[in-house]
Amino acid sequence: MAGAQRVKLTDVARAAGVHPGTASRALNPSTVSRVSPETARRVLKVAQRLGYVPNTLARGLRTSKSFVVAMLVPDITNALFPPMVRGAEQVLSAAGYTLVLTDTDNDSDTERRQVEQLRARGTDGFIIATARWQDPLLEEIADHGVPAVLVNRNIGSRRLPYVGADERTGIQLVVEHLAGLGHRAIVHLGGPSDTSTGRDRASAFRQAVEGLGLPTGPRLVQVCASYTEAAGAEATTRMLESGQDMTAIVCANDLIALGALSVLAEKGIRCPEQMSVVGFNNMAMVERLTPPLTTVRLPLHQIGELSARLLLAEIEGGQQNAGAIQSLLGVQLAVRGTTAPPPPT
Amino acid sequence: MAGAQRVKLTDVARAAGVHPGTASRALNPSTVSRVSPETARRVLKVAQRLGYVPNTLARGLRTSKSFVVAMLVPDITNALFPPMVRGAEQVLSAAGYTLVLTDTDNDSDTERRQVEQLRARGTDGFIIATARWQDPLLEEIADHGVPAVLVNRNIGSRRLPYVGADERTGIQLVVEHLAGLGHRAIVHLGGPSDTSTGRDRASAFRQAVEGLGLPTGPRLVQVCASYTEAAGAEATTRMLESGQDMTAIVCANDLIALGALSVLAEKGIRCPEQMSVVGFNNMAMVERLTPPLTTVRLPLHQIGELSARLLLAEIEGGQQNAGAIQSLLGVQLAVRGTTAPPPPT
DNA sequence: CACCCAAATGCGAACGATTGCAGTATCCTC
DNA sequence: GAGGATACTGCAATCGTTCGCATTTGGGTG
Repeated sequence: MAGAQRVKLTDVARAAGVHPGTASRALNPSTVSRVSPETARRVLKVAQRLGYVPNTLARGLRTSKSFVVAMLVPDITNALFPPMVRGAEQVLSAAGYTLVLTDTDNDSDTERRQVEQLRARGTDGFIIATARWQDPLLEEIADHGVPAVLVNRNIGSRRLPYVGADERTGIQLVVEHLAGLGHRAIVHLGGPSDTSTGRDRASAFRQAVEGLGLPTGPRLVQVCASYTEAAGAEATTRMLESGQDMTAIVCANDLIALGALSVLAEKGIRCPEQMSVVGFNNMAMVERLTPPLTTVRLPLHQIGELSARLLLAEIEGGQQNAGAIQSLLGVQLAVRGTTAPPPPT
Repeated sequence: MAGAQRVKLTDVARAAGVHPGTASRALNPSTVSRVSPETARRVLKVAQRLGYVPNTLARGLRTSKSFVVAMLVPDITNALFPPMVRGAEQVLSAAGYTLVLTDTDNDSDTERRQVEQLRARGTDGFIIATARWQDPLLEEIADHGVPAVLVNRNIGSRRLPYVGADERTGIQLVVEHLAGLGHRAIVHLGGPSDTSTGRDRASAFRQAVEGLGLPTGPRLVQVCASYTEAAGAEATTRMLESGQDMTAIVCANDLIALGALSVLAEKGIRCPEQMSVVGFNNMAMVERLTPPLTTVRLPLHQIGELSARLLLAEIEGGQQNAGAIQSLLGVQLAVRGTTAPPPPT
């Protein structure tokens, strides 16, 4: 068993010659004013000396607050998430909260079970990076008024606060960059349509293309089944075989771009001379590829931080998510080696 | 507040017409034998119907078990850790445990504070990836008999169970590979000497070089201040300026290798034609660099899994860490593009 | 039929903190 | 000096479970 026997509140109280209730008040910053300064000092000193650490379980049981926040990610192995996790953790731990990480393995049953478990544990709130466009679990959470903030992916109903990147502008920047290089036949490998990011990026892409007066058509977008290299490769093959005219590929994320690059390499199509490719997310290491990947940099750390801050406000302020704030942080285009003017015709 | 009012044990008991104590026994697999099958069935059914979820806090308070395991990592952003975290999480969540992730930001004060917090929360055990060679915090943990397993990095005193990779063999394989290509002047960029991995790899390197009868000398190893690209670059510069004769660099990890590669590129030394470079860890994406990095593949996921299993055994079996098992998992050499025969003299 | 044993269940005290309420000093004011 | 306001502190209930112990019930045995 952990730690022989820990010193508890009654021990401190006895040693300080006061009632446990008084000791509790003395130790609690928000109630210390209800106890004489002299007593407070004495209790504090004794507590220090005995190395008293309050039992969070007992406290939580009484106050129905656990100072635990859970973060749900589909796959922590995906380089997109660690920076967000880190950002959130820093804010939370500074505020005295503990972060529970849950890897749902992209499986909604697992996810539901985990959330159940966590709620039983009295988790104070959730940061959710696994949202699907329509997600019954999240609707329940919204119904129950459980404090929760979405990151990275949003839900269709917009019923929960959301922190993400300004994706539309990101895509806009990408398309403008390509158009500026002289490209006119630009296509898009879209993310899964059950994710907000997949939908938003595809819609932003269409809008940007139209806005710039570039040629459009039904085959301009191929949707990938998932945000993976394999799905990207598969979609690239489909796109090439469709006969669609193109000199530049805008990918919904970096992994898809990697898939595209490998198919191009296989078919002997040189990048960027014959075909430009752009990613999204600026995953770790993509700047060290040959050629380095042109992509869109997302403020992942900041997204994590902000989501944690919003969640804390919701938990502590107690205001319901009536206002369901949607916040979009700015992105940057990182122009590197996979984009160049189109080949002369 | 979360979830209007949850249904509790007394509600179930009342609805089933039994005493809360009986209901508790009926719901608990290990005590269900102490209740009549008929009652058990009825209680179970009612619980199901009402959607009863036991309050883990209250249970934990009574049983002094929380079903929480914490994992300490120095920096979740480092691609080395997510696979371990994932492996551990899968095992733990299958066993009904929740994983708390703590990013210590490589700071031992933060670490101590976090561990304090977690212990107050009744955390059942720790998986620790942040060990330093001498680490007072870990000695305390060992003293108190808190269930804990070290991963990735070990401590000098060997007082806690450890799960890691067979690093010595890894280094041995690397040196043999290089020697097989014809290299004789092989040097090492070592990891920080306050980490077990830094020490082990350096010592294994010396042993391998001597074992193969290659030339040795005092300047054969340059120690890096940290496992970062910057420190690797710095050590590479030192090594080059020392005038040490060399045709191959064995790096203590991939990040250090990246640093070495960038310095070589800067100085116009071509890799692998003029200088071979080997990394360690097989970080994500290093196989896509140009040239792809030769490195040692660690079974990270397995390490995470095994550490979780050992920890669970310790928690549930209750056997003290007297035996402090040290387990080393096999590694593989991944020969890729950064190693080649030495230039002809 | 008396007796006893075992199985099943009820009872209530923990676990370690927080908190509304009540009680007791202390001090001020007229 | 009496009355009352005020500042501290003690008391005990409470959070939702678990578990040792007492009690009841039913059935088997001599």
